[in-house]
Amino acid sequence: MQRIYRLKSNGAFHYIYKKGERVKGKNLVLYFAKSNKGLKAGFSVSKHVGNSVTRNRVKRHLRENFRLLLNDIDHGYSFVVVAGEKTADMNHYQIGDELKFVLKKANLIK
RNA sequence: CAAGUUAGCCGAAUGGUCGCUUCAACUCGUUUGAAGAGGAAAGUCCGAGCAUCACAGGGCAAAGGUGCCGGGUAACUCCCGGUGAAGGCGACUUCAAGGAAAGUGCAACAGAAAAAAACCGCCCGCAAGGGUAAGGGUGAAAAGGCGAGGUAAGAGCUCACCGACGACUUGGUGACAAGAAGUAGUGUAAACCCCACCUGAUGCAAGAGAGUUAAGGACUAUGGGCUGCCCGUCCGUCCUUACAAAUCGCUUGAGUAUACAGGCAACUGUAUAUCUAGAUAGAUGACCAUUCAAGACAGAACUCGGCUUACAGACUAAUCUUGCAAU
RNA sequence: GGAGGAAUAUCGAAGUGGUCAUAACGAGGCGGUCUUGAAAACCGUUUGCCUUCACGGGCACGGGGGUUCGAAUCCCUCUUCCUCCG
Repeated sequence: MQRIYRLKSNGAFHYIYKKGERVKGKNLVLYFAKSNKGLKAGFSVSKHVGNSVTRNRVKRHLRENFRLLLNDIDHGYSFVVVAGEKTADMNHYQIGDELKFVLKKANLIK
């Protein structure tokens, strides 16, 4: 996933948490809000998920899955994906299915 | 062969497709090529570099740290080699290991008594009183131990043997060891302390950019500094916000590898070769195939040297140790 | 990434080398007085884990070592939690 698609500042995260809408999945929570700068996405994995190795692995799975879906997603929005504790034990495909489910529920995917 | 001891080393491998970060190249394309986490990257427990703080400059103090000896190192509370003590049959391991005769404090309960001790006992004496640490329960600890002499009763009071300290002599750079005149009121300094040595503060969220900037607020010369006082020196000072989440600091360094030389070793010197992550919501992933012993602990964030803690397993070395068997 | 602090009954907290921590004190639980009933007030009692029929005994101050005759307290180390620095 290239750099232009990344959500960067702490302020942007807080804006989406406060103003955006929320969709819950089993282990993921998706926040999204309308964006005028094109598609941006951020991933949040808290300390409760595990140590730094586990957290990095979960983030990589999320980024890779998001990249594969990039062409099907509505580019008018910013996203924040928050991982739940059980994502530590999930493999690549399980996380991918979960991400698709959440995006469909939000009606932002073709 | 079994059980150990010490030291070192590695910590999945190979290929394919898609993708990420940095750098280089040109035909500038969303091409091609190269490189891309650790032994602990961790804890942040020490020591430095580097940066800023008014030239962070001198003296005295306070506070903190270290504590057998010699060496190594940029430096260290680290490392190496010794000494002593404790543990182990042994190879070997562990140790904040100076001073209690500079002074002060503490030693609960029990006990006559917890430091220069007479309650009971023993002895002298009519008694008053005196002598006495052999015996007595307690306690973590009771005034060196045991035997003989000696005595009114006793006692290192004397003697032999053993233990502690030890002027001096010898050996050693030294800690110390061996011998030894002689000495005799316990423990505690990770209690205060004494002695010797060391330490300015803050940390890359430092700081540069960055200024005689702009705006707002507070305190004022009887003022103000990143411990206190004195001296010296300097200045109005402090806080918040904006330019300003850009860019730099940011990786060539006490660097890495090999060889030779010196040294018991830690380590040092010389020569040659080599460049090996630099991100900034934070780069190593996903899928497929093959192999084996079926993959532990775990993710760089300014950089080094240590310490400590976590760790599946694999391998190597030793004229190493113990036991058994054989020769 | 860096700097600092805390951990003691169910909860909040005192204790900073010594008579079992009387785990003080407060809140809570249980029982009683009062009331038609309750609240409040007052009085008493209980307070972790293991073992025992019981009496009683042992272990416990976040975990593990060390110093000391003796540690919640002093020293080292690990764990968890909290705060601050843009």
